[in-house]
Amino acid sequence: MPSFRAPRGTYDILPEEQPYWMFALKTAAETAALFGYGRIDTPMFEPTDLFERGVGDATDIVQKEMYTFEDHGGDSMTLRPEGTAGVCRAYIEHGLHNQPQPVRMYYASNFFRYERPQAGRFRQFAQFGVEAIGDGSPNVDVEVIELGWSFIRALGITGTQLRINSIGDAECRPAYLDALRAYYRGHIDEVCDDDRQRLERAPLRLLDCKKRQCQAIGNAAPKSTDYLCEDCEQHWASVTALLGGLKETYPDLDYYVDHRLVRGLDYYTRTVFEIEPENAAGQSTLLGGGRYDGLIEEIGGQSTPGIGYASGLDRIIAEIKAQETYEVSDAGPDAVIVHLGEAAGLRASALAAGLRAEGLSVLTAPAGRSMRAQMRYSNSLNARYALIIGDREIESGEGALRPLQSNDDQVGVSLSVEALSRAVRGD
RNA sequence: GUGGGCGUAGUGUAGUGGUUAACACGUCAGGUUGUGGCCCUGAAGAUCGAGGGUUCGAUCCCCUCCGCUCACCCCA
Repeated sequence: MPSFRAPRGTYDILPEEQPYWMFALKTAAETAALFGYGRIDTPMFEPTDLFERGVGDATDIVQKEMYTFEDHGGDSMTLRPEGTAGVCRAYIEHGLHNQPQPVRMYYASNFFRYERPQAGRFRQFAQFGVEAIGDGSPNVDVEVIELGWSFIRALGITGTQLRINSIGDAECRPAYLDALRAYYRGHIDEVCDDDRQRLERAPLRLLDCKKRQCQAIGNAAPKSTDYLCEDCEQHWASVTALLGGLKETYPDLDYYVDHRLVRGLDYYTRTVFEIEPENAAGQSTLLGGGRYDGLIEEIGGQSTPGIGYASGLDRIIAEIKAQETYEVSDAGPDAVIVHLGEAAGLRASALAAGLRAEGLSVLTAPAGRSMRAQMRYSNSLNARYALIIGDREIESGEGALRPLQSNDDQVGVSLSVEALSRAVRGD
């Protein structure tokens, strides 16, 4: 066994895997652009307080999952566990409230959480997320959901389901939490130990407990949507109405109101949603998000509404592979130059440089190997042509250009960049 | 943090309480004179995850640790 391995929960993305990532990233950027979202990059680490206040002290993320360290100046820093807090910090710091609202931004990068890895979960993971900050209207909620849905579709992934809920805001949530606690106290003997612990601290969490005995209790629990205040109620009604309008474009967009959908971050208000494969189990959420109207104020800005989502690229790529929505090209270089002897080696190197400068993908076969070995090498790279140069070709000035993808005969081509470029291009 | 499964060449696997641990793919080299794909031959490549124990002797049995993996918690 090698003495060093990638740290637990991390992995290498080897060259052969990269096409999937490039496809996902390209699709993300294109979809974002379609909706007018501009890319933002924020630091990989931020002051620890930003996450403690933004994400919430009581969340699992803050309590046990952060990569926190003290830097040499004695400040506590944390590798970002999610993207929204950093983007909101940037929004405040750069006075983006002076731009036309809402400000639409997206990011695609790595995040870090110290958790036990399992299928679809890593310590370093990648997310493509979007944030629309500065407009509290339900139209933006639906815009963000549509963006998420169309991203998934643009990747070719089908068979997904949108689940959505409203968890109210600072005004109406306290009453709902009271009702929830009261309800669960009445069933305290029927729920699991974990849930008893959570009752006072994080009552919302009880709802999504997956243990069987808790499921039935959760199903009959008070619904947050029954406790919404006037404003939240109106907002929620508009969101569902607007969602219905998306069906013209996406006939399979059947949103499902899940009263037990809550989310693990404290900053969410009103709309929360998730997209996951229909027949999914375990860590399969492809995309999740919601509104966070109190977050900016919480971290020191003016009261500003916002909404966004994050999609897990590691999971999305796994789904792309599972559904085989993307075929990786096996195309090799345009040509490999097979060269025998020192003079030919010099010529090969110079010609390869010239052809690359012309935009052709050309490499030289490993020096010092037999011709047969170099031909095998060219073939194994799936090159279109082998260009053979030995003493005879140096002397005659004509190299042998041999097609490797067909049984056509090789042809003599003058050893000049112009002639070779033309021949390889097929003109 | 808790529980289950698994740890043999780069990868995927086989195997046995006892001399040189096997096969496939991959890599490299050959199959006469400068030409790939198929085929054939050969070579390199594994302290059988680590440490301890049982035994005359362990890769194989036992214990501990480490790692991978799946699940729980939670989330992307």
